[in-house]
Amino acid sequence: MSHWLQIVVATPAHSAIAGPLTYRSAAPLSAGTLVRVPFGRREVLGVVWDTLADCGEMPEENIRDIAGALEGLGPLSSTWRQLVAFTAGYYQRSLGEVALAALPPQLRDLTAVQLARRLKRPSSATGSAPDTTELIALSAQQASAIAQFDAETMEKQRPALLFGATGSGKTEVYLRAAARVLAQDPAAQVLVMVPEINLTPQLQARFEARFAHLGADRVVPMHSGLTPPQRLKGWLAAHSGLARLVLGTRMAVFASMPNLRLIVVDEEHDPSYKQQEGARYSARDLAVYRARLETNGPPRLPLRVLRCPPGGPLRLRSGEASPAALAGGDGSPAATCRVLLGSATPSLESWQATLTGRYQRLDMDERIGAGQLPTVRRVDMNHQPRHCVIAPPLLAAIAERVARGEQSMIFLNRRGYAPVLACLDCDWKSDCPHCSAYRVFHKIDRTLRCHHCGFTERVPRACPSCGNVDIAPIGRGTERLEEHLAELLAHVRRPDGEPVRIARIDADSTRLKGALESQLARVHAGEVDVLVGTQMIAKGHDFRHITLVAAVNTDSALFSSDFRAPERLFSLLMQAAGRAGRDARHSAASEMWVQTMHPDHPLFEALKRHDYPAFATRELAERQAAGLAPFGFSALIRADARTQEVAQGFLNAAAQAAGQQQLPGHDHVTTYPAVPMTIQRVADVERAQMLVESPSRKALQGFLAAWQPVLFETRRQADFKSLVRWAIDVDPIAI
DNA sequence: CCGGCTATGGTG
DNA sequence: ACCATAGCCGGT
Repeated sequence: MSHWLQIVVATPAHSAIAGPLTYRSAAPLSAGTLVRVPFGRREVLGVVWDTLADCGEMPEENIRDIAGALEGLGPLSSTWRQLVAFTAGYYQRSLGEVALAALPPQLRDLTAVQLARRLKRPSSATGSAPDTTELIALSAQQASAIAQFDAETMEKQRPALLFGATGSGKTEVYLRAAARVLAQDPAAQVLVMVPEINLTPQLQARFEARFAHLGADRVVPMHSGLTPPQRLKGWLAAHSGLARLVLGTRMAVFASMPNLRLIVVDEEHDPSYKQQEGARYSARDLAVYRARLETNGPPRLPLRVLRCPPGGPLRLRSGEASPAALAGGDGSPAATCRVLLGSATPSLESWQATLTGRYQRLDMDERIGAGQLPTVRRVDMNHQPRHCVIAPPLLAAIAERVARGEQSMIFLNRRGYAPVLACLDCDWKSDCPHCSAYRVFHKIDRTLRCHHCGFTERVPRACPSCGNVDIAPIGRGTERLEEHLAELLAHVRRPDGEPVRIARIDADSTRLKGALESQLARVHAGEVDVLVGTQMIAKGHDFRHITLVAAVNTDSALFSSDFRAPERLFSLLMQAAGRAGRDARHSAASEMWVQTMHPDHPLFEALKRHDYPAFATRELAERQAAGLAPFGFSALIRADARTQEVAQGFLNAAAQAAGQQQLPGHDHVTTYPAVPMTIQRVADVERAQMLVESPSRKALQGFLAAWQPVLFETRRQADFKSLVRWAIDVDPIAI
């Protein structure tokens, strides 16, 4: 007796195989089973996507037998498969690529024996929930947020947005929400996502301490920083149901969790949730979509993959809906899975959803423990000495803090010593020979380093162009700021009479394993008076003794061509401000300083009042008038080639073909001419992009799906043979 | 005349 | 993606 199976394997996005392949099995296997199948001359991992009644039009002799199923592993759930299928369709990638990328890589090359050994379960210890001495008393706002969240769980199950100021205690709300879910059902599982790997250890420690009574290994991390065996172990624990909590970065949204009942997305506005290669998914949007799937099972429209012609697009029957737009309950399901997004500066997409009532909003505008948000001071750099880096009043304020034994944090989003090195005689600048960018001067090892392609050289003794020995750094990065501050504060003494201690935290100073941890520990232990750093220091860290935060150069983001730049700047400055005054004893006197040539800019007015809603109202009005997200929808098609001409020519030819063929949705979609990317050339590859816009998500989705095979065919034309690659970015976060 | 490189095609 | 095969250069 033969059983016909549709199986997905890891095929790339733009290959001839976009959907599942048909195989035969002697034994019946259910959908979701992990199998090994012969594929060409290789044997690869696959996932049974569907079972078939017959082998269809395909001649039976062309169908091969599966090599075997992975014994002891339960099948991947229907919601997992629906999530993967949705992701592949929405982000215009192949099903196999998304499905296999969502599994731990080690699963691909594990023998049956190795797998069996891994599946031996450790005995599970269970204890009682922690006493209520142990738990800190909730603030009134925390209690209210939890009560509102719980009340909605009984009925509508909309996604919730926890709008909580920095220091308002959002993490405690996540912990309580998770505790509630885990206590109600002994099998329930919770997924918690954070934007960066850096933030996982401290959060993991907190969750492990709170849920220690569940037994060992019930909280598992999931992110790309783990070794392959660690990743496999965590994945298996989540898949088997043994792990009750999965804590991870964006990739964790695909964790196999058979009893998922709550998804928390911390700092939901963070751009790190958008994957920037392969399938360019938004983990936040998929979290919202997944929660809905887990609650209601299949959405209103079934998400089944249609058979498609070779090279054809992967089409979903409900491909018109967005991940987040499909949220919203419509029944009284047996099991619910809520999603809880949290941020002090929500994405405008999520904020808009609370305004229309699609999301539930939970407000916490007060800091816990009577802490106050810092006073914001704008320094008008038009009225400061020319070329000064730190304005005299700011320097005086920092010196004052040092003398009082308090900490200051100076934020500059540019690493290295100086962004460019220039000849004082001729017009030589430290251009990268492989990129359209300057190489950054790193004084620490006397190198010029390209931050785009990595090309590194020793700093030349003299100008390579004219031989002049006077070459000088222009502008400043964190290295130079650190050096500069050391000079400016050389005369300042700490309360113990010792000189000031300055530290720098950025990607360069934390490259070595454990370096970030040890440097953060020094700050926490009070061994640092002034901390200089990039945005790495603005996020998440609970520094207790910082009373002054300063952003020294932020103006470039005010006038960026990227319409999301103000949103990112506002959120970064609010987060940075949130590092100050976290200890209530000092918070009344804590300050956030911003140096700017545009002190009256509305962004800074809103920042001064810590008024995100005012900022959002203004931004949303502008976006609506311009038809931008969240009111309009867009995608970018990127092309890389040896020449701009080929890259742009490919995009324009594909757009022209789309117009001639009257693709579905075309009348409601605007394609703009191809343009070079902001950084036009990286590692000797020329990069171009084309913006595609539509007021209708449905029209855009339909158009992109139909356009895929056209792009595929265009690439095969003789003119575009030298094209390196192309890719579609749906809902891009930077334009 | 073999080896190594790149381009092209197929995988059920 | 991976693998295989075919087609073009260089040492010999």
